Amino acid sequence: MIRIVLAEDQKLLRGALATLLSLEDDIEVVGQAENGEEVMSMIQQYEPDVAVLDIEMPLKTGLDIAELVQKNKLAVRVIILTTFARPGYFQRAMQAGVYGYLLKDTGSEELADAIRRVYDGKRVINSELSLAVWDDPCPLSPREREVMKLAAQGLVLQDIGAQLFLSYGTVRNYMSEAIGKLGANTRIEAIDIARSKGWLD
Amino acid sequence: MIRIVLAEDQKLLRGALATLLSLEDDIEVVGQAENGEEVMSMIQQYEPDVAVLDIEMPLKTGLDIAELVQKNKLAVRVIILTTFARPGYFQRAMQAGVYGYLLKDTGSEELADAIRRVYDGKRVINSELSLAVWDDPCPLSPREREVMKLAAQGLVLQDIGAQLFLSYGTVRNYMSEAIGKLGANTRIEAIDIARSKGWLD
DNA sequence: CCTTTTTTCTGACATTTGTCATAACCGGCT
DNA sequence: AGCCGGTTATGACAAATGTCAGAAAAAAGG
Repeated sequence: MIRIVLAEDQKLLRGALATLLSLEDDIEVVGQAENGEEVMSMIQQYEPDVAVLDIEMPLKTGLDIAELVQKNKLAVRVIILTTFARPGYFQRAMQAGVYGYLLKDTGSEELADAIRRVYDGKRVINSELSLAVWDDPCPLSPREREVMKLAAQGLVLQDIGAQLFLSYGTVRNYMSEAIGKLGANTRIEAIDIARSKGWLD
Repeated sequence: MIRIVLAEDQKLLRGALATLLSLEDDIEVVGQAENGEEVMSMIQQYEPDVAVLDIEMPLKTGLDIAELVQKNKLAVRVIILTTFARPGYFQRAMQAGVYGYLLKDTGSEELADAIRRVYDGKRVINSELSLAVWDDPCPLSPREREVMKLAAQGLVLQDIGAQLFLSYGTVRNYMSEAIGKLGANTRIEAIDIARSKGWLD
């Protein structure tokens, strides 16, 4: 019997998945969580074989959890289940040593299969991602990313500088560089591009 | 037997819902669609009693479908099922005469109940929305909204003017007005606010 | 018919943004 | 030791943005 926990903030999907997976006769859903902290304590308490995690959840994201699991050397194997095929997410997940990365656009039978394969120690990666996405690293330097992140929240250059303890001119340069590197014409376009690639998280 | 069609672009949720709803012995899922156009032709072909529609789908949104159903006086009753509690979405749905508006954060048993109630001619509206949201209309004039929409795509004022056949100065004024009305300090903040309320769709 | 709102526009102004050149400092890599 | 990339910074300049005042025509509502 494969013991799993499920973390997904939308009740409808969470409930539906739990019901469907429970129907598989080699899978047992030992816990369902609606946010990151809840699933973390379930993992510690129940010590499941596999954890299926959504990325975008309150309190802690699925990626945060994957990194915590890695850092604390917990035995559970992580499968990330997300809507978004964002390179940045995918790479962070790989670095956190997850065993599976699936999109919500896969069928539930595939998900059950993936759980079995991961339980057997294999890795299951969405095929489009593993190919297309590897060579699409974020072109921004760490500082440039920080500036973009704050800009994405609507801050003006002055305030960004104040928050990062940088001079106005420096921030202006980073912004300009970032816009150039992303091939955008305006700040807003640059933010859209970076967001869609998952480079602002 | 209540005959329904389901439209939802994420295969996982779509499949899971279809399976769960089929287990109810008074509900029959006669069609599943992954985009707006597909569900439209299913409605015309199968003439189901109820249509459960996601909003954000390719080709046509659930709101587009609801409006088409209303315009063509089709007999099907529409339930909108969405992630987002956005006032703008909700109001558009109400104007299109939908029978149900539910969030994906409800349980599947509630969904099944909602389908039964709607089949009986009752309306089922998410309670938080029906109260809180009524008095939160978009403060922007139609023109201001159009300007914001284009700005949200990263266009500069010049280009926005060119697209809408407005002078540069006029666009600048609309932008300024919009930022003011939304209580923002920058264009980016204004876009964020408007997006989160569903006023840019 | 009168009033109000919306749409449209102009001009003026201060500020912000984006680009570019230039330069110093640091850490790694070869 | 020398080079490269990231970080930090300045100054200068053009362009874009945001604000304000004022004004006229059209549409909507009473």
